[in-house]
Amino acid sequence: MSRYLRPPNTSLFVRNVADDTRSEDLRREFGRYGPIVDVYVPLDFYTRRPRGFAYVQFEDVRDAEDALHNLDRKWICGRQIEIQFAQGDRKTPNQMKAKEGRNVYSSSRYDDYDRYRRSRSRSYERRRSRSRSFDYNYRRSYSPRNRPTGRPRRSRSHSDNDRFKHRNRSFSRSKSNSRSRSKSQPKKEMKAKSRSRSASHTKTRGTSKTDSKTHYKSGSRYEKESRKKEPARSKSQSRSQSRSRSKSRSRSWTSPKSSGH
DNA sequence: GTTGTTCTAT
Repeated sequence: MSRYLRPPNTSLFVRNVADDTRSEDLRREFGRYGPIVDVYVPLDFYTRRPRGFAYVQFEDVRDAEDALHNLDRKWICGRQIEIQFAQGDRKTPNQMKAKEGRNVYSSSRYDDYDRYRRSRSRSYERRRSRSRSFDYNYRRSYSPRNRPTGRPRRSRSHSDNDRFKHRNRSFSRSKSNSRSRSKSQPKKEMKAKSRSRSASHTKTRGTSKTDSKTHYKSGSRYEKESRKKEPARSKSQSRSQSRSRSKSRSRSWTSPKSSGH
């Protein structure tokens, strides 16, 4: 029920967009009528070329209206754009798949597309400031077909030097690790401490943060209670404790010397 | 841990 309550449609569907119209152009043009949340120019999934339309999402529906009335049938980049309110939500890949039919995906060279997509899905975000406007210029010339299967280009002259460095580092780390492990064994003490702390730690779960941001996909999928508790913390705590311990100990080592003098 | 194939036109 409440799921079908949609936020007012602040997205404009812009048709007949020239191929060389970029999202910045649209943003500039539409931004004159109000703050823009997002500009998205769907590309052909395989050729990565513009498909001839775009979406501009405003913060305020009135701005969207304004822009629609003012920019409709305007000429941008040599073409007369046509604007209307966006009708539906964006389709998920699955929806597109169902719509297009599977034959596209089983087509010869797109065979490993699925693998590529899966491996890709992590590298999108991590924009420094993803405040409002996503800027997906992240890959200027991006062509999924040219990508080697599976592995992205990380084969940057795997010289022996590199390998040696890596090996060396790993070695040194393992060394230090073994050393630190042989010394720190504060098990009982730590455990008791952590437990007492966890007891005092009230669970902040009922914080219903009602942001003005439209969350129209309720996170029922992510309702899984992540039961993170002692292990992670105890680990980190143990590490920090061990470090501080070693420090204090080292001080206590040097202490008699300096004090005695 | 919050999407980047949205409704086109050849």
